[in-house]
Amino acid sequence: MSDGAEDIEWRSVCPISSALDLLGDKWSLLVIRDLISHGTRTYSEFRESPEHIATNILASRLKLLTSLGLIERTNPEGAARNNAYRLTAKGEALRPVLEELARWSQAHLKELHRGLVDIL
Amino acid sequence: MSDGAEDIEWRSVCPISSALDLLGDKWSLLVIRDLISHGTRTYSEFRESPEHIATNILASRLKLLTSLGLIERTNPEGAARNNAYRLTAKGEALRPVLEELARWSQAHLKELHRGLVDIL
DNA sequence: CCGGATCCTTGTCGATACTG
DNA sequence: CAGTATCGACAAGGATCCGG
Repeated sequence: MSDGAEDIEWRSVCPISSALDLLGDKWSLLVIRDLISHGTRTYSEFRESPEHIATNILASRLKLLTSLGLIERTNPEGAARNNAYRLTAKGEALRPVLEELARWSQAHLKELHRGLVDIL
Repeated sequence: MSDGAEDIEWRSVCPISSALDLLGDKWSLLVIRDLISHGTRTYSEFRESPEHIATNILASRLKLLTSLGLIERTNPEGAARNNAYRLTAKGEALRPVLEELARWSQAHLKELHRGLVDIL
């Protein structure tokens, strides 16, 4: 229960720590990534991503990211069925973070993880 | 047991997902942050950071980051007492990621988290 | 004292089954 | 197809203990 933005507990006033209070888990940024590379994405399209997120986690993250104002539904008034999500400006602004993260992986993770692929 | 780099499970070949497989938690990047802003840091100095990491989590992260080659002890052969940690080149390379993350927080998190402070 | 290790409780993750 | 409900496994967090 409670996947809203209201009851976030900030560990400190540090911007990095605060960003991690919101996005410091293994899934939130992958949802953002999918929206950056595809523009929009429906519930089942998220599930088809190669990391195979569990349905409860996906629902929980979509709810949280929506309440944070990072993503929104393309048709807010419409039915749930086939209703896609997309990034808001605030969510889109995370693009440089993901780009730097991908750049770092490609520069320093190849030896640890053979098969790592090039993107962006 | 097992805070080593050997048994990491990669969810996919995506660089972003792979980076999050290593660093996608609430604490690892804060350890990196402390080393970026202070150069070196001892065990108890890490504990004095405002987020107050628990000792078992700190020890576990230091072990993992060391085995990943992101950090190292300043005096590898010396005693544990007052032996500090510092970043390797691979860890230092994460600086742009943290900078972008801080930039994003300062641009988009002020309304959610009053008291957020400016750094970097 | 300092750098951890251990114990124990609580919370979150994640797989799967299920519902509107 | 878009989510919820349930339950077991595991990680986080706090307290305390131990070795040098």
